[in-house]
Amino acid sequence: MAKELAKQYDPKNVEDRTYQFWLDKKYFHAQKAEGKKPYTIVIPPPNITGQLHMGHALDNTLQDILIRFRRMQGRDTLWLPGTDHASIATEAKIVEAMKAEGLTKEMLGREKFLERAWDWKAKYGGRIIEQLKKMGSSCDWDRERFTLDEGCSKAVNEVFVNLYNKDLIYRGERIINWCPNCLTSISDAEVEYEDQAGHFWHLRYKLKDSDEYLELATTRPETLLGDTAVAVNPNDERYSKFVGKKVILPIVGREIPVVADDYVDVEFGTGVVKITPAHDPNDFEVGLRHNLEVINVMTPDAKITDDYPKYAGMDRYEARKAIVKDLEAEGALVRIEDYSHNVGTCYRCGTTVEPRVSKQWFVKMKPLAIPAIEAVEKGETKFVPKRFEKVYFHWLENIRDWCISRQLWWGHRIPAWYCDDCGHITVSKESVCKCEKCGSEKVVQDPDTLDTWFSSALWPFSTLGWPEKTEDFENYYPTNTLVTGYDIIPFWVMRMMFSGIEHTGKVPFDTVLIHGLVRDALGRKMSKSLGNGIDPLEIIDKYGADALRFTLATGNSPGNDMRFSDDKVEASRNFANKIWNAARFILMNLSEDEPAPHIPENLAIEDKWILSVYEKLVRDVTDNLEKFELGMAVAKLYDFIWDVFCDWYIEIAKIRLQKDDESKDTAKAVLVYVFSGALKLLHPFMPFITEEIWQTLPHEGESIMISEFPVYDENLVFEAEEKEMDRIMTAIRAIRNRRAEMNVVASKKAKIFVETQFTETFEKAGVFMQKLASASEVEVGDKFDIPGAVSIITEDARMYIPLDELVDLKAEKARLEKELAATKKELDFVNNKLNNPNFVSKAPEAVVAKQRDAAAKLNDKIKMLEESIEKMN
RNA sequence: GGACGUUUAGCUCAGCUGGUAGAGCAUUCGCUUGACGUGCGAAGGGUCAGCGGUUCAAGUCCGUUAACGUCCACCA
Repeated sequence: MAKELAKQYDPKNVEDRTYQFWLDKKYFHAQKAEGKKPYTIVIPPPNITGQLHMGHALDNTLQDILIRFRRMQGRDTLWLPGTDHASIATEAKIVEAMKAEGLTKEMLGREKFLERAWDWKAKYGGRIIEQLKKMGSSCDWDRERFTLDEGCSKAVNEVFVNLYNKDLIYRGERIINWCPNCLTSISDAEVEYEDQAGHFWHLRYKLKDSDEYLELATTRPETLLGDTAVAVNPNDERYSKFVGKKVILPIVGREIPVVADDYVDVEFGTGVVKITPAHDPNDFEVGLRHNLEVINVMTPDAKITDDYPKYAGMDRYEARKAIVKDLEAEGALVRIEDYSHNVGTCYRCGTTVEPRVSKQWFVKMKPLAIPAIEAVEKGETKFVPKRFEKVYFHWLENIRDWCISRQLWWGHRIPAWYCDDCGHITVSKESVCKCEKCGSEKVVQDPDTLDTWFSSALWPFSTLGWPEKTEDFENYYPTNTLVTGYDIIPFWVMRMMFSGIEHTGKVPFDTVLIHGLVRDALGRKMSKSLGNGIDPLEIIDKYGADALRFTLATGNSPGNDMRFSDDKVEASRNFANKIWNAARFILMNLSEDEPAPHIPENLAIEDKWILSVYEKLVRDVTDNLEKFELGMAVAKLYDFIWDVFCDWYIEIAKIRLQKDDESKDTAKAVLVYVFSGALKLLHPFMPFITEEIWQTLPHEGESIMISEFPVYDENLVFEAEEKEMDRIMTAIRAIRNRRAEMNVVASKKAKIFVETQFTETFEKAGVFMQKLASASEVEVGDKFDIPGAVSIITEDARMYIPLDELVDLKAEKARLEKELAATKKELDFVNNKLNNPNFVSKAPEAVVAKQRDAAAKLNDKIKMLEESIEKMN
């Protein structure tokens, strides 16, 4: 015996040690080499705020599978890792932590605050990285990046200035989404809409110099303070006479015009709309068209401004109550109706967003969106599955300018300086101390920072050294595959696409592999508030990283959500254990000086069979991986290793392993060859256990992870032997089935007589039947007459087992008759097809031939069954 | 209001380019078979959501309906 393994696989003994071994050997490090085609993935950088959740675990498992596969195929493989500074999320966390100390941002000041932020990054950014390592991720840690590091910041400035010079970035006063809690603007994509129960307040505004009123409804009466018009549809005859007149704004008493605008829907409500340009995006548009005044009535934290002393300082909901009360007192409130409407909330903190007019920086999107759409239309970048291209197109086709400035401190500061003297804006990559226009030194940098996604958008090239023409950039850009969840297409994928095209002239990746969400066992989204999140590290601790990876890679198709449950991981853990024990068995039979994996001479039928099935597995798994069908690949590996290799080949191999002749060496060699090949195929999915076992088995090279991925070889396919083994296995299954039905224990051996036209095959099968079908001995012949025996009939053979004392002849006959009827029915079905002239003439020849073959076999079986029944009479 | 997804065995899900349905778990029966009881052998269980169409042939393609889910959308 060469080496001995423990009875059960213990991941804890293996994982950390193996990972350290890989690190020490620098296998993860990408290195340009002659003749090696690069394969690159940049990691979706996790936020430094949180810790690894199941979504990350899935995302990174998929990436590691692809990376390890390509690395074994001999590609120069780069998986570039890193983290994201996550400006708004991180800043919120830090502010929250400061609150406990009684501190605010302002008390601390910008510089001190940023020191804290960097401390945070050092602490939590590192934690994420450690978690990725626990998963077995083979990232090139020497190239680890951070969105706020020097290189990425340089790229950000470069891009900002370029876009500004091309007029694709501008500063303007627009209505934007404002989060009154985070105290910053957010982009359209960062607003989440949800249905909320609310009310419709029907109000009436009195016409000036008249007794008439215009009735209208609003969901937000407090915004009335900022009303600067009332609008009706120009084609609405009911109101045409009022257009151009004035109404008196209740409470406030301001005179505001009645304007005509297409925006108003005649059918909806009364057909009259109050216009508050400062607090509603549509109203803002209407205001622009009619030159209306924009009156901001709220402070940044959504309280009424001092301009309205009666309500000043009240938050928007308090003010709403007070104003409704006053409206009622004034007789302006007609009625209140229940109403459910869509409310925008901040995707970070959930606070209701307040549309607000404010001066912000924007990226002009239309010119950038067009080439990004075209690139996908032309197939330069493909989505897997393809249906997500629709989501992508839909976003880009309806895109509005991107608000990129944030009133935050943690992030890339906007590289724009304002001149106190002439008001000119100097935009520059370098720090500015003089106005480029008037030369004044009284310049102040914009205090705001950029949207986190602005730097993420550059991630595929900023991390490779762009804008410098570095070797890495030349070598690894464009990258190959981007792996991410569908929820992040509008935030990230889309923005990387147009950024890559605009700044590098190339799409950033050729394939976007989209996966779904990991849900809990009940199908609910895992969330902090529900407390149903499952920590990947706990799962790894309990079942091992390989089991977790296997679970995440299996049993779901790309783009669909999956449910996660311990049951599934347990099944995966069992699979790992199965592999472990197969290895244990093989090792038991090996001697100290076993040769490296090779295909021996003098192959037996079972050797050719397993080699052939294995070879097809190589072909299929490779094909599946190339096509990103990871779930299918892993399912095939599972079936092969468990059901084919372990349950059949190993069992059959035992026959020769117990002998002491050269056939034993053949069996050992084939076991080692096929098993280590299967381990290689499985390695991308279960890296730890495959490495551990591979190291123990005879092998060449120093690690499975840099060994060559098996390549399909047609010469190792043995169709004839596969067919023979099929006949044998079918016969064995039929015998086992029959014995089980009769409750004959396996330990009770009995002779088997086989009548068959495949004499040679079944003569070879004798030893297999002894091992696997409880045969004491097997006799193959033309004709047997064994009275009182059980007969078992397959398409290829009739077998008799003399189990006299156990056989109930009457029942036996009934059983055979039942089987005959079933077989006849099957034959009818096939014959129906064959008798259909349309089928014979129109179906492909191969399909017809298959049916003819089936019919012939069924006829053989029927004949045998009938004979057997006849004999019993 | 649009768009997309899901609907297959008791449960969770596979099923690529159309050729009488598969896995894991669960259930039932049997097993100290010298790798593994985290195991071995065997069994039961499905009109592939409904309807219509294309086709020699449909879980698989087309249309439609329903239920559930997701995303998008300025109806105040």
